[in-house]
Amino acid sequence: MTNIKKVSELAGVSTATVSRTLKMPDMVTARTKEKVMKAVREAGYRPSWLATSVKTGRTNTIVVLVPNLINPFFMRIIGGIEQAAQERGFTVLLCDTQGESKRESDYASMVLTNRADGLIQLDHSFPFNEDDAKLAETIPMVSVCERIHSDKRYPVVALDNYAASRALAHHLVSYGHTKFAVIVGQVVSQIHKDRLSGLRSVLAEENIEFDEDMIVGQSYSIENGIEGMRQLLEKPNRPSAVICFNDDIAIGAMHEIHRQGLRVPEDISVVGFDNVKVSAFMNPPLTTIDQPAYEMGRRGMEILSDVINGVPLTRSSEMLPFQLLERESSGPASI
Amino acid sequence: MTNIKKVSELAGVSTATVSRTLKMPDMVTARTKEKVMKAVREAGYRPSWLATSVKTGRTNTIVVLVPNLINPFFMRIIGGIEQAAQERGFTVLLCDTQGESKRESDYASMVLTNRADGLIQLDHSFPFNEDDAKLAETIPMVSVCERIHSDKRYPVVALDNYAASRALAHHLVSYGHTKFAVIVGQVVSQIHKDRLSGLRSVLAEENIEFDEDMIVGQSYSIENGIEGMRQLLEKPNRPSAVICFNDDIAIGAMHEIHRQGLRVPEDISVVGFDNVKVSAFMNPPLTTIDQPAYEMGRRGMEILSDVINGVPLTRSSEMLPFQLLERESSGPASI
DNA sequence: AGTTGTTTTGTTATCGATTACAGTAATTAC
DNA sequence: GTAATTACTGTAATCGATAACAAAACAACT
Repeated sequence: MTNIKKVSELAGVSTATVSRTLKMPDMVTARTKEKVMKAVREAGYRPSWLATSVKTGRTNTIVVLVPNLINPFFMRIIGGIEQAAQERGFTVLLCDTQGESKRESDYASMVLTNRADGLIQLDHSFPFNEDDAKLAETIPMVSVCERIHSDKRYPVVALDNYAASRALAHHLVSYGHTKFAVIVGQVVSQIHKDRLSGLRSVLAEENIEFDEDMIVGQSYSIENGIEGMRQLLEKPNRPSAVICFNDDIAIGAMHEIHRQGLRVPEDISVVGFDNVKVSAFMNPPLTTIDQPAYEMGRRGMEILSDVINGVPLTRSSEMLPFQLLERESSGPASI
Repeated sequence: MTNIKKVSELAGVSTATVSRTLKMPDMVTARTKEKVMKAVREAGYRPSWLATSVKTGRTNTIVVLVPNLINPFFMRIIGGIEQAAQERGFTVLLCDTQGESKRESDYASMVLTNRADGLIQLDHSFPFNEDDAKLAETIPMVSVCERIHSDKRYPVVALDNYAASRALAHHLVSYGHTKFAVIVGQVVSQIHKDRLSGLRSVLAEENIEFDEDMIVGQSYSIENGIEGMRQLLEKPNRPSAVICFNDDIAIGAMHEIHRQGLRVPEDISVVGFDNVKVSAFMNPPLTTIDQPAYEMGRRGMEILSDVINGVPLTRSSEMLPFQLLERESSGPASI
């Protein structure tokens, strides 16, 4: 290993001078700078990040807890996080939690073991219990994408799911739909509640009855979309419009509709959430809610950086705007 | 900060004893163990990963260079890497290179700055120049998914792209296709060469002429698939079968075919590579080559772990088996 | 009891940097 | 030319752990 001592001997100076040459070049004379840089080059020296971090107490690393690396929606958020992180000199440590709480608390504790300076979580599960809650108070932490149960207080960047859900509902109502169904994702979450109540509020305003039996599903996957659609099509009164709580579910739902020989949107309209890339290129292209994923990630990282640096927060929660993308998977009600 | 010294005072023992209690519990008496653990709990102490790593010289971290986080195929590989990493006590640091060589060498140098113990790259670009090449010799490194130009020698886990391409070609030939086209991805890569020569070898054996003009495209994206297909459909002699060098390209190609009022596979057969999840749920489902992505990641990590631990390698290159998935985007030639 | 051997614990050097403080050289002021 | 600053460099403490070595405690034996 080429360490700072070797370089200092090679250059004929003290280790302090080597460190200063590299970290505060203005403090050394041109002559010593030259000597040191030559020795650095010759030895192929690079300062140990570990040692530097131990001494300075900063890792310039943040941890991001991702429920699922394969979901392109999360990856777009992460794109925004990485961009902002890079601008601020942070490295991003991506942690796939697979939704397992053990993994989550394992990764979260990286902040406590001086492995990272802060934490961004993309789902909402940590902290889980009293112990974790106490930890969470001391950790710089930001939640992106999911609002947290009221009593915790760390910053949140999220979408107005209630309003987005209302927008989708209005869109479908304007096409004359009255027989609605919903295929949901993870049930125990604020997102779930907000979207359902958004839908309910519109239907109530429009005096459209909503059959609670028409809520199916349990996870954000294509398979869940298929299975959910299968259940819906077994019911006596077929829905004319299906709201899927993300695009993967919608893709699965459309696949099952086609498999059973029905057409989208002529027989059934399908809409989703997230606007993942591929949704625009489905057959037919999917009507969906575009979430400003990149921007959410960006803001989340900006806020976290402030928290880490002790900058006081102006507000603890930010709602970003969404956009309804009307494509061809939704159309006039047939019945 | 609660450090080991505070805990040692609280427990009335030396720091060495605290360290031993946590790392080699068999070396201390039940009584001191109890005392120490009580103090640890009271202080909420966790050993600093940084300090431990400085001292031991091991970070138990590996870096993975990913060209594109949004590509689900890479994410499947990473799933395999993470699984194997976890089993061996490694943490995975995912680095999105965006195909930029500066980012790549930045991230690669993390190994040199004691930030990680080894490196897995999913594309093939590092090392780029003489300097990097010298570095690369000293870094534990494995390449997954892309074979490297002959002269570098670090281990590789890859797919037999030549054979896979031949399998696709045979499949299409057996359907009576004679007018072939190809939409390629990144051009300067071994994958590119292997797949093209696989196709050419089959066509030569079958005495089918191949028009070099029918090779279009330049990147692994949906947009490239659309644009490539547009170009192909402008040509006087429309192809009856299009081989896309990944599923994203194929998705774009199918989209463009539909947009122009043609049908898949009745008018044009489309096949892809990778078997990303969504390809099975397209309309029609996509015929593609299933790469054992998860398994490739797994093996790559296993090999890297061996390299890091100084276990001698048995062989430097592994080819994993692929599988041709015949779905509905390919069918009999119409003309 | 005294000697020897085995556990267990404490002392202290170390990992590879950074930085407060001290010391020396260079510059300016009178 | 000497004193007072200023600018640079070196010495040594430090960050938070681990581990080689030394010391102490305990058990087993003659």
